[in-house]
Amino acid sequence: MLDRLFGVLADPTRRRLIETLVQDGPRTATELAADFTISRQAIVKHLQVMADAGMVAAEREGRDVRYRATTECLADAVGWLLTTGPKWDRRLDRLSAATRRRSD
Amino acid sequence: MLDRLFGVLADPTRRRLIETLVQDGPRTATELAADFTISRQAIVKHLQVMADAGMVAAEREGRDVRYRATTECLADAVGWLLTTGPKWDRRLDRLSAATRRRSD
DNA sequence: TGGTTGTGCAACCAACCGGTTGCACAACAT
DNA sequence: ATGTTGTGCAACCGGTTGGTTGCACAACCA
Repeated sequence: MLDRLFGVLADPTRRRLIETLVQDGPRTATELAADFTISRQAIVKHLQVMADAGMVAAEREGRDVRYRATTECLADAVGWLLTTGPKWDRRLDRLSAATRRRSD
Repeated sequence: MLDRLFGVLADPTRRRLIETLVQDGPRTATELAADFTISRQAIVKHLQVMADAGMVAAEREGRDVRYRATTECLADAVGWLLTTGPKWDRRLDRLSAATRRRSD
Protein backbone atom coordinates (compact mmCIF):
# COMPACT_ATOMS: atom_id res chain seq x y z
CA MET A 1 0.00 0.00 0.00
CA LEU A 2 2.68 2.50 1.07
CA ASP A 3 4.71 1.20 -1.84
CA ARG A 4 2.12 2.13 -4.42
CA LEU A 5 1.22 5.35 -2.65
CA PHE A 6 4.77 6.70 -2.51
CA GLY A 7 5.39 5.16 -5.91
CA VAL A 8 2.72 7.36 -7.41
CA LEU A 9 4.07 10.41 -5.60
CA ALA A 10 7.57 9.72 -6.91
CA ASP A 11 6.62 10.56 -10.50
CA PRO A 12 6.38 14.23 -11.48
CA THR A 13 3.80 13.55 -14.18
CA ARG A 14 1.62 11.77 -11.64
CA ARG A 15 1.98 14.59 -9.14
CA ARG A 16 0.94 17.04 -11.85
CA LEU A 17 -2.05 14.87 -12.67
CA ILE A 18 -3.09 14.88 -9.04
CA GLU A 19 -2.66 18.63 -8.75
CA THR A 20 -4.74 19.13 -11.88
CA LEU A 21 -7.54 16.87 -10.70
CA VAL A 22 -7.53 18.46 -7.27
CA GLN A 23 -7.57 22.04 -8.54
CA ASP A 24 -9.71 21.75 -11.66
CA GLY A 25 -12.00 18.92 -10.59
CA PRO A 26 -12.77 15.63 -12.39
CA ARG A 27 -11.49 15.24 -15.93
CA THR A 28 -11.39 12.56 -18.60
CA ALA A 29 -8.14 11.10 -19.85
CA THR A 30 -8.47 12.79 -23.22
CA GLU A 31 -9.13 16.15 -21.60
CA LEU A 32 -6.08 15.70 -19.39
CA ALA A 33 -3.96 14.62 -22.34
CA ALA A 34 -4.53 18.03 -23.92
CA ASP A 35 -2.55 19.67 -21.11
CA PHE A 36 0.31 17.20 -21.30
CA THR A 37 2.86 16.44 -23.98
CA ILE A 38 2.48 12.68 -23.64
CA SER A 39 -0.20 10.57 -25.27
CA ARG A 40 -3.65 9.80 -23.90
CA GLN A 41 -2.72 6.16 -23.42
CA ALA A 42 0.24 7.14 -21.30
CA ILE A 43 -2.07 9.27 -19.18
CA VAL A 44 -4.51 6.38 -18.84
CA LYS A 45 -1.71 4.11 -17.68
CA HIS A 46 -0.75 6.62 -15.03
CA LEU A 47 -4.36 7.01 -13.92
CA GLN A 48 -4.75 3.25 -13.62
CA VAL A 49 -1.68 3.03 -11.41
CA MET A 50 -3.07 5.88 -9.34
CA ALA A 51 -6.48 4.25 -9.12
CA ASP A 52 -4.75 1.07 -8.00
CA ALA A 53 -3.13 3.04 -5.20
CA GLY A 54 -6.54 4.44 -4.25
CA MET A 55 -5.69 8.01 -5.16
CA VAL A 56 -8.19 8.56 -7.97
CA ALA A 57 -11.53 7.01 -8.83
CA ALA A 58 -12.79 6.35 -12.35
CA GLU A 59 -16.45 7.18 -12.94
CA ARG A 60 -18.17 6.31 -16.19
CA GLU A 61 -20.56 8.78 -17.79
CA GLY A 62 -21.93 7.36 -20.99
CA ARG A 63 -19.00 7.07 -23.31
CA ASP A 64 -16.63 9.09 -21.15
CA VAL A 65 -14.68 8.04 -18.09
CA ARG A 66 -14.19 10.85 -15.62
CA TYR A 67 -11.34 10.65 -13.11
CA ARG A 68 -11.73 12.19 -9.71
CA ALA A 69 -9.11 12.71 -7.00
CA THR A 70 -9.95 10.49 -4.07
CA THR A 71 -9.87 12.09 -0.66
CA GLU A 72 -8.31 10.69 2.49
CA CYS A 73 -5.89 8.56 0.53
CA LEU A 74 -2.83 10.31 1.88
CA ALA A 75 -3.55 9.15 5.42
CA ASP A 76 -1.14 6.21 5.17
CA ALA A 77 1.63 8.28 3.66
CA VAL A 78 1.31 11.00 6.24
CA GLY A 79 0.95 8.34 8.90
CA TRP A 80 4.25 6.73 8.04
CA LEU A 81 6.01 10.08 7.86
CA LEU A 82 4.62 11.07 11.23
CA THR A 83 5.52 7.82 12.97
CA THR A 84 9.00 7.34 11.55
CA GLY A 85 9.83 11.00 11.13
CA PRO A 86 9.71 12.21 14.73
CA LYS A 87 12.56 10.04 15.99
CA TRP A 88 14.39 11.54 13.13
CA ASP A 89 13.53 15.17 12.86
CA ARG A 90 12.41 17.31 15.77
CA ARG A 91 10.28 19.48 13.50
CA LEU A 92 8.21 16.47 12.54
CA ASP A 93 7.96 15.59 16.18
CA ARG A 94 6.19 18.83 16.93
CA LEU A 95 3.99 18.37 13.87
CA SER A 96 3.09 14.89 14.99
CA ALA A 97 2.21 16.18 18.43
CA ALA A 98 0.02 18.83 16.83
CA THR A 99 -1.82 16.16 14.88
CA ARG A 100 -2.59 14.11 17.93
CA ARG A 101 -3.82 17.14 19.76
CA ARG A 102 -6.13 18.30 16.98
CA SER A 103 -7.39 15.00 15.67
CA ASP A 104 -11.09 14.09 15.69
CA MET B 1 14.23 16.16 -5.51
CA LEU B 2 10.69 15.10 -4.64
CA ASP B 3 11.09 12.36 -7.19
CA ARG B 4 14.07 10.83 -5.46
CA LEU B 5 12.63 11.43 -2.01
CA PHE B 6 9.33 9.70 -2.69
CA GLY B 7 11.18 7.19 -4.81
CA VAL B 8 13.19 6.08 -1.80
CA LEU B 9 10.05 5.95 0.32
CA ALA B 10 8.29 3.78 -2.25
CA ASP B 11 10.55 0.79 -1.60
CA PRO B 12 9.83 -1.36 1.47
CA THR B 13 13.47 -2.41 1.83
CA ARG B 14 14.49 1.23 1.84
CA ARG B 15 11.84 2.15 4.40
CA ARG B 16 13.08 -0.70 6.60
CA LEU B 17 16.63 0.56 6.22
CA ILE B 18 15.56 4.02 7.29
CA GLU B 19 13.61 2.70 10.25
CA THR B 20 16.61 0.63 11.32
CA LEU B 21 19.02 3.54 11.05
CA VAL B 22 16.63 5.86 12.86
CA GLN B 23 15.91 3.44 15.69
CA ASP B 24 19.24 1.71 16.14
CA GLY B 25 21.56 4.52 15.14
CA PRO B 26 24.35 4.56 12.53
CA ARG B 27 25.35 1.21 11.04
CA THR B 28 27.71 -0.08 8.37
CA ALA B 29 26.46 -1.81 5.25
CA THR B 30 27.77 -5.18 6.36
CA GLU B 31 26.09 -4.84 9.73
CA LEU B 32 22.83 -3.95 8.07
CA ALA B 33 23.15 -6.80 5.61
CA ALA B 34 23.05 -9.26 8.50
CA ASP B 35 19.45 -8.26 9.23
CA PHE B 36 18.35 -8.53 5.61
CA THR B 37 18.10 -11.45 3.23
CA ILE B 38 19.69 -9.57 0.35
CA SER B 39 23.41 -9.13 -0.21
CA ARG B 40 25.62 -6.42 1.20
CA GLN B 41 26.12 -4.96 -2.27
CA ALA B 42 22.38 -4.64 -2.73
CA ILE B 43 22.21 -2.79 0.59
CA VAL B 44 25.01 -0.49 -0.48
CA LYS B 45 23.17 0.30 -3.70
CA HIS B 46 20.08 1.23 -1.74
CA LEU B 47 22.10 3.36 0.65
CA GLN B 48 23.70 5.18 -2.26
CA VAL B 49 20.31 5.98 -3.74
CA MET B 50 19.19 7.18 -0.32
CA ALA B 51 22.31 9.27 0.12
CA ASP B 52 21.63 10.75 -3.31
CA ALA B 53 18.20 11.78 -2.07
CA GLY B 54 19.79 13.32 1.01
CA MET B 55 18.21 10.88 3.44
CA VAL B 56 21.35 9.25 4.80
CA ALA B 57 24.97 10.34 5.12
CA ALA B 58 28.00 8.07 4.78
CA GLU B 59 30.74 8.62 7.31
CA ARG B 60 34.06 6.85 7.08
CA GLU B 61 35.72 5.44 10.19
CA GLY B 62 38.96 3.78 9.30
CA ARG B 63 38.06 0.80 7.19
CA ASP B 64 34.35 0.99 7.90
CA VAL B 65 31.71 3.26 6.40
CA ARG B 66 28.96 4.10 8.82
CA TYR B 67 25.59 5.27 7.48
CA ARG B 68 23.53 7.71 9.47
CA ALA B 69 19.95 8.85 8.90
CA THR B 70 19.99 12.50 7.87
CA THR B 71 17.62 14.82 9.62
CA GLU B 72 15.33 17.41 8.04
CA CYS B 73 15.24 15.62 4.74
CA LEU B 74 11.52 14.96 4.85
CA ALA B 75 10.73 18.66 4.74
CA ASP B 76 10.10 18.67 1.00
CA ALA B 77 7.95 15.54 1.09
CA VAL B 78 5.83 16.85 3.94
CA GLY B 79 5.76 20.22 2.24
CA TRP B 80 4.25 18.85 -0.92
CA LEU B 81 1.72 16.80 0.98
CA LEU B 82 0.70 19.83 2.98
CA THR B 83 0.33 22.15 0.00
CA THR B 84 -1.47 19.80 -2.36
CA GLY B 85 -3.28 17.78 0.27
CA PRO B 86 -5.45 20.45 1.91
CA LYS B 87 -7.56 21.18 -1.19
CA TRP B 88 -8.07 17.49 -1.23
CA ASP B 89 -8.59 16.26 2.25
CA ARG B 90 -9.98 18.41 5.05
CA ARG B 91 -7.96 16.54 7.66
CA LEU B 92 -4.77 17.64 5.96
CA ASP B 93 -6.16 21.14 5.79
CA ARG B 94 -6.31 21.33 9.55
CA LEU B 95 -2.88 19.77 9.82
CA SER B 96 -1.45 22.34 7.46
CA ALA B 97 -3.02 25.14 9.45
CA ALA B 98 -1.48 23.68 12.60
CA THR B 99 1.93 23.68 10.96
CA ARG B 100 1.75 27.29 9.93
CA ARG B 101 0.64 28.28 13.40
CA ARG B 102 3.41 26.39 15.16
CA SER B 103 6.30 26.97 12.80
CA ASP B 104 9.52 28.63 13.93
C1' DT C 1 54.58 -10.12 7.57
C1' DG C 2 50.61 -12.67 6.51
C1' DG C 3 45.84 -13.69 7.20
C1' DT C 4 41.28 -11.81 7.86
C1' DT C 5 37.64 -8.69 7.17
C1' DG C 6 35.21 -4.67 5.08
C1' DT C 7 34.69 -1.77 1.06
C1' DG C 8 34.55 -0.56 -3.94
C1' DC C 9 33.96 -1.52 -8.65
C1' DA C 10 32.21 -3.82 -12.66
C1' DA C 11 29.73 -7.04 -15.31
C1' DC C 12 25.71 -9.22 -15.83
C1' DC C 13 20.66 -10.51 -15.56
C1' DA C 14 15.61 -10.54 -15.44
C1' DA C 15 11.83 -7.70 -14.52
C1' DC C 16 9.59 -3.47 -14.52
C1' DC C 17 8.41 1.17 -16.25
C1' DG C 18 7.15 5.11 -18.99
C1' DG C 19 6.22 5.78 -23.27
C1' DT C 20 4.80 4.78 -28.07
C1' DT C 21 1.71 3.06 -32.10
C1' DG C 22 -2.06 0.58 -34.15
C1' DC C 23 -6.50 -0.97 -34.14
C1' DA C 24 -11.07 -2.60 -32.55
C1' DC C 25 -15.16 -1.33 -30.41
C1' DA C 26 -18.68 1.46 -28.11
C1' DA C 27 -21.39 5.57 -27.92
C1' DC C 28 -22.96 9.85 -29.48
C1' DA C 29 -24.68 13.25 -33.30
C1' DT C 30 -26.81 14.15 -37.65
C1' DA D 1 -27.37 4.56 -41.22
C1' DT D 2 -23.05 6.77 -41.18
C1' DG D 3 -19.42 9.38 -39.58
C1' DT D 4 -17.06 11.01 -35.55
C1' DT D 5 -15.11 10.78 -31.13
C1' DG D 6 -13.61 8.50 -26.74
C1' DT D 7 -12.15 4.29 -24.62
C1' DG D 8 -9.76 -0.29 -24.23
C1' DC D 9 -6.43 -3.62 -25.39
C1' DA D 10 -2.11 -5.36 -26.97
C1' DA D 11 2.39 -5.33 -28.83
C1' DC D 12 6.54 -3.29 -28.76
C1' DC D 13 10.81 -0.54 -27.26
C1' DG D 14 14.66 1.48 -24.66
C1' DG D 15 16.08 2.69 -20.16
C1' DT D 16 16.11 1.92 -15.37
C1' DT D 17 16.11 -0.90 -11.29
C1' DG D 18 16.86 -4.40 -7.80
C1' DG D 19 19.38 -8.00 -7.44
C1' DT D 20 23.38 -11.16 -8.19
C1' DT D 21 28.51 -12.77 -8.48
C1' DG D 22 33.42 -12.18 -8.76
C1' DC D 23 37.42 -9.91 -7.66
C1' DA D 24 40.73 -6.28 -6.33
C1' DC D 25 42.21 -3.41 -2.77
C1' DA D 26 42.57 -1.24 1.79
C1' DA D 27 42.78 -1.65 6.66
C1' DC D 28 43.08 -3.94 10.83
C1' DC D 29 45.08 -7.79 13.85
C1' DA D 30 48.36 -11.13 15.47
